[in-house]
Amino acid sequence: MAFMHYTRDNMASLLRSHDINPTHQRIEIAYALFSRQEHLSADQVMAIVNTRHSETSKATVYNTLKLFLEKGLVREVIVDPSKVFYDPNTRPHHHLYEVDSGRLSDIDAAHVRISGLPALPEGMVTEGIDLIVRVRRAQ
Amino acid sequence: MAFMHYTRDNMASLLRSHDINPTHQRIEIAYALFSRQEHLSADQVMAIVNTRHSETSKATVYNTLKLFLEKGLVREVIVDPSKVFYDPNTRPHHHLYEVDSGRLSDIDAAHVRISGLPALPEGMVTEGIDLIVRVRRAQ
DNA sequence: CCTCGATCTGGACTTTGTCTAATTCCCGGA
DNA sequence: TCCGGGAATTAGACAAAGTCCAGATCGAGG
Ligand SMILES: [Mn+2]
Ligand SMILES: [Mn+2]
Ligand SMILES: [Zn+2]
Ligand SMILES: [Zn+2]
Repeated sequence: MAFMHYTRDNMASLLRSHDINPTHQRIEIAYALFSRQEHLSADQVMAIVNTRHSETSKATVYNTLKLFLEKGLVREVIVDPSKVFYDPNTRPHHHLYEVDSGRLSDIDAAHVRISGLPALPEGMVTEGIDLIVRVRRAQ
Repeated sequence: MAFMHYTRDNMASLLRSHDINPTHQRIEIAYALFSRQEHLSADQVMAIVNTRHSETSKATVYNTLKLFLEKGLVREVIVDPSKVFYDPNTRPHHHLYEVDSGRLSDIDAAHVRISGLPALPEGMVTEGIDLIVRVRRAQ
């Protein structure tokens, strides 16, 4: 389910389509992520959602992001040792990480080919392959 | 500089060869990492170094690991959102991460080929490419 | 043995994330 | 419209990883 425009109304549909009961807080959090299409930390989500006046507690932000993750609505990006980023883009893709600024951007997986990986240990199954290109300003 | 056997004596040489003044604490921390050839968190390093009797403070463990990192003696592996792992293997390699157990093992980069990555943004230079294969027990 | 810069240390502090018990919300039925 | 009750939210205490600092200690070289 992808939208031209992200509205709070179609956030409700999006949540329902992922088997998530749409509440005010969940709609606001989903809207923060999907309308921006950016990688956001829990803190950033909380700041965005509570700009006008405080509406959503820290516990709810964390609980909701975890729920979204379990339901496959967002994915986690682990690239900064101090915080997790949440990613509204769940299509197969990789990441470019600018170490100095902390900026994180997507690399479409369509053209990237990874070959020569060894066979997995017996009884193990791949959950995902994360490729992170760490870059910094030259010199 | 690679050794057949890891002794505290050749840890001192190793440190000097990386422009690090070898002290008791630094030798113990290097020995913990290199004699095991495992990926260890700061907590694990501290526990190993302080088994017999408390010898090294938390501040020194963190400072020393950061120093080793800056001097290129070890590398960081960011794979678990709650802690950083330090890796005595600085040759090009990737990682296999067992999500359930937290076990982390090396994948030699020699046979792995990654192609089709887009050009870097202007004025940026690659610091490294991290490839993490996340696996879990089937079913 | 001294000296003195380098190193180490305890402990306070910060940040990220978790947990819990109490409250609030809200949907469906009467 | 009015409940009842399960689902969701909340404040705030708590935990764990990591940082920081001022004072104590170390040890190489003279
Ligand atoms: Mn966060
Ligand atoms: Mn650690
Ligand atoms: Zn992404
Ligand atoms: Zn490794």
